[in-house]
Amino acid sequence: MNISEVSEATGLPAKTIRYYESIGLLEPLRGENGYRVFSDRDLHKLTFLGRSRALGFSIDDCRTLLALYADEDRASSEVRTIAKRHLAEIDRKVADLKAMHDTLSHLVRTCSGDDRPDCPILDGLSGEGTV
Amino acid sequence: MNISEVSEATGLPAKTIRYYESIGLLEPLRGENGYRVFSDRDLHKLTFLGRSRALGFSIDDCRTLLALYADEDRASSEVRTIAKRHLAEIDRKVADLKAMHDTLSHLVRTCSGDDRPDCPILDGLSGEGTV
DNA sequence: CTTGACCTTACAGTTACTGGAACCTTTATG
DNA sequence: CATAAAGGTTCCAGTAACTGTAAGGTCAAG
Repeated sequence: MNISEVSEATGLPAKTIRYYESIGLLEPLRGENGYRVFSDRDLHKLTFLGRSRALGFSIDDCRTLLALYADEDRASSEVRTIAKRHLAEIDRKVADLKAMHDTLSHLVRTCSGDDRPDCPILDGLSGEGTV
Repeated sequence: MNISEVSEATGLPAKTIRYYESIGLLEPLRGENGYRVFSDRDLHKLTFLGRSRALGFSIDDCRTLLALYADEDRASSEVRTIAKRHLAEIDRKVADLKAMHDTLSHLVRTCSGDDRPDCPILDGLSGEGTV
């Protein structure tokens, strides 16, 4: 398989696949012409990476998870620890975004949004009143 | 006021304040010694920036909002449009994170997390089964 | 007079790609 | 067979919004 087929199969842009190789996440063979030749194992790795990234794991976490995936003697607790840490981070982000949402939607609701200049949103941002 | 006082007053790191100047968000005067001298207006701007950034507005949005803030003839609808667009983005992010959360917490729940190697989390990431 | 706190600039690094230029190889077409 | 399009390669630069660090100037206290 060459890169465009793998890109198709995994949904990852070719550019991203090259990038993943450049940072050592996989090491596809090369054909005589210099083209990358992807094995099933490479494909599998890229699928794994695509899913992990879609769940928001960092590249660094992905690297660790891939290593654990390859390690037949791993303890599932290691994986679970990483996943739980990431889950906590997701929860924190959701909480942050919800706080932003609440403040901002309140401001948006109180702003008339017409052609007049008075604007509770700007007032809120400038530090006046209760935000 | 010099930079550490402003940093204290706004909660923004001095480094960030310098960065904001470097990208043209404010232009504090300079004393004879070359030190930045911040006016009340600078302080106000930085407060505005701090709050806008805390609500997740991009620097580019902040630039526009600052300009609207300074414009006495603005229409509040302009501000409201930016805020609503940002609100939609926040909603989208929350939805993404919630989807990640649900998938991942399901995987974490089904993983025993002991010293054995079998791990539903890795199975899920590798593409097996229903995730 | 020196020490330490505070200020300055400038450059590099962060995350995870993405865009683009310049160039080579393979494949399809007239 | 010539050529052009499609797909491959590398390398460099840019993105967002800072943050870290080095090297050095300034100021107040003892």
